[in-house]
Amino acid sequence: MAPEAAAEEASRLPIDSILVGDCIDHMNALPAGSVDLVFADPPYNLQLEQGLTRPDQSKVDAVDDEWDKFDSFAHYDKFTRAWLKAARRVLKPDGALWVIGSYHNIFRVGAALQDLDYWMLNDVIWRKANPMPNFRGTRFTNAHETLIWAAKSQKSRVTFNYEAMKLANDDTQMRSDWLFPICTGTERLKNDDDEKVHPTQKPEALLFRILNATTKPGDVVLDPFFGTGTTGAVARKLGRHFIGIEREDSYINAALKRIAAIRPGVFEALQSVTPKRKEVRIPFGSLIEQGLIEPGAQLFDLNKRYSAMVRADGSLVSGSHQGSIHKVGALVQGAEACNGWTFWHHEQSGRPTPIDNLRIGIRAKLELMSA
Amino acid sequence: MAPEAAAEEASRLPIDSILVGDCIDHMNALPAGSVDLVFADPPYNLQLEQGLTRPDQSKVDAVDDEWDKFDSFAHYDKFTRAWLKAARRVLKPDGALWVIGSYHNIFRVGAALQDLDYWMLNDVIWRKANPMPNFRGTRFTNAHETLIWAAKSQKSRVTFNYEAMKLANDDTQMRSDWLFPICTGTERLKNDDDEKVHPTQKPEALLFRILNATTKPGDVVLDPFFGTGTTGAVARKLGRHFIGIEREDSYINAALKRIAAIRPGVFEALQSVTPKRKEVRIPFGSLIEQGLIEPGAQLFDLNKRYSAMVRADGSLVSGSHQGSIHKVGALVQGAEACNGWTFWHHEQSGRPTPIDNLRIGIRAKLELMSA
DNA sequence: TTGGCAACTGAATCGAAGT
DNA sequence: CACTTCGATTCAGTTGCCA
Repeated sequence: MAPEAAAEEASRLPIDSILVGDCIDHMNALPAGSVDLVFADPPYNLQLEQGLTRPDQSKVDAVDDEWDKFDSFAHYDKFTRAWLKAARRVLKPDGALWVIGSYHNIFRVGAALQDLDYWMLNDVIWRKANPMPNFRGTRFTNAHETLIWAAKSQKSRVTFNYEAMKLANDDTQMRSDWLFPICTGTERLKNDDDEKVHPTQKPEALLFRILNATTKPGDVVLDPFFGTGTTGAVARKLGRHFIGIEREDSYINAALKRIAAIRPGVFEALQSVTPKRKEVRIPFGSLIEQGLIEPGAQLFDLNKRYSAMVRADGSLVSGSHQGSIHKVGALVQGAEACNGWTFWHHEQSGRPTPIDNLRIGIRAKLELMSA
Repeated sequence: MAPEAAAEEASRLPIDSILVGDCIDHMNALPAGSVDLVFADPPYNLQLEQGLTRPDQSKVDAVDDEWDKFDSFAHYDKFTRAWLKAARRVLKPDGALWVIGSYHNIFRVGAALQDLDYWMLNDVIWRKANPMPNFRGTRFTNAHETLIWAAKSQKSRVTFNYEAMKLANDDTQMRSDWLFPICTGTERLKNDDDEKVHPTQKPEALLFRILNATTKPGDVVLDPFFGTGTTGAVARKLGRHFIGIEREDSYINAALKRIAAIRPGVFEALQSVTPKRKEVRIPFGSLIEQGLIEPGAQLFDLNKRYSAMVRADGSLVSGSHQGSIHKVGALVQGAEACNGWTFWHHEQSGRPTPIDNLRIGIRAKLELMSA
């Protein structure tokens, strides 16, 4: 999309604000295909029948809010499918959605997602460093919650900042199980009576990872169950836009105050690690143009089982096979595909060296020149 | 159930054997309410559309067996509900079920469970120490699988060896996230051509924890998707009985060979830590009868905020309150309930000591006498 | 200021047996 | 079935008070 078109579209959206009322109504009033990401923390439908006391006889302050009450699974399913459908309409074609839940509701949400033609990408486990124990000793400590990351459709090419996640995880791929503490301490919003404003406020670290992993700076993130605005707060810190929808005044007031106090992130600090596929494309032919490889040079694989000759136009020849470095690499092996850059080697300082090293050298030079 | 009745019932069951054929048919032929636990590792309905290749172009040996193919979610749901329903009929009233799955199928299985009036107890995450990386770099490494532990009904009083789990976890409650390596090495069954016999063989450690946590020695465990018999192998090691159902001859042959090679566990080694609630009941009055506490003695709480006098009949008096140690403990605190054994203390060697220590001493003596 | 201790808290489908 | 009685059961972390 051209920058002007993007700016115009954003102007039609209630960017960086909270819509007051029912999330389904509000989503249906937004323009279709206008949002990059949805993050949703819907009611979990906990079916708590009696109070719970700790071993010292004190009472557990449970979630007993009206918004978490549903008559039956059928009612909960109906509600779930309605908001998921509305969210899907608002999403851009390459948009994606995150939902969080517990075993009470997440299986129903997941099945509904699939039925509505969302395409599941991962389920992710939030492992709680400090969960509430099981006081009665009757089950395993409920020490995690489940998130689902799903694309709008199977065809969606969603944003995934793979390199940034890998970097954040000590240079190994980010896994599907994440460890975070629950939201406590100064981060937990309290009212004037020192009571928690929201019973289930999520930690910012969780949203931080989600937005860092699956949005770009400037993206629009919609949260239909905004609560006290963790999504909005993190979006602002990370230079993303948010749209919040919330019914309860007490939550909205807390969220507005919270978000207003945040200094938005500095643009330079928000750039992700450059994904490899966004790096400048260096065609094999340019290596010849620049005299790094001479026409007629012999290339071979690491084990010297196969060899090929370089032609002036950047093509390779090996026996009866000819074509690009990738195609000929595949043909000589009888493989379906081949990365010619890492497969083919040339002699350099007496050692077989992948031709990709030449490409890496050119990229480094280009960066120096543009800096 | 009386031992003879249990023995007779077991004789009607195809104990410690593998039934060949469709699991739904076989389950429907078993007597209703006859099985203590079901463990199920159903087809995951993986939606792999094309072969997956590693960066070096080698092919990933993925699950592409016929038994994992379903035309649509509707077909998969129908199949799921059918076997879950059949399993529920076979379960004893206090029986429970475990299912394992991935994000492809577990949400459908979980929703079906709830619709069929199973009662969910925990979802448990198997975190894989060594998962397969995401070769394409397009998602988070899929590093876990999800298990659901559910009772036959909300009323079921299922087996949970809380103390054994706590012991196994360095004396803190076992959490809902479990870390195990995937099944590799000598544990992984290979055929004569050194190919893996089953594409998704589960590690024995996983079943070990499940059976240790939620069955008693002698219990009958049914596995409707027996595969190469991990459930049977572990059941035999732990002195539990198994019933396996499987269609594929190659799996059955491997399972039979595997299980035959196992020496069943020794009975003494299989006993779990004794849960406190199964210990001999010692009434408070017996402490007075045995002269460990004299009538007229003063008891007090740890902080000496409350005190009470012991009467000869085993009742306590504190101001206008009188009754059992539990009742008076609750009344003086204004609490709804109180464990008098740990609340009330007496002076012993100049220190406030809970009266529960006296009970512990009596229990120890009784054990010595009966040994 | 710091250290030690007591008090408090978090999305929880949280008991079993007898009358 | 409802109701009563007996009595079993908590982890990691934060806050606040007091020495």
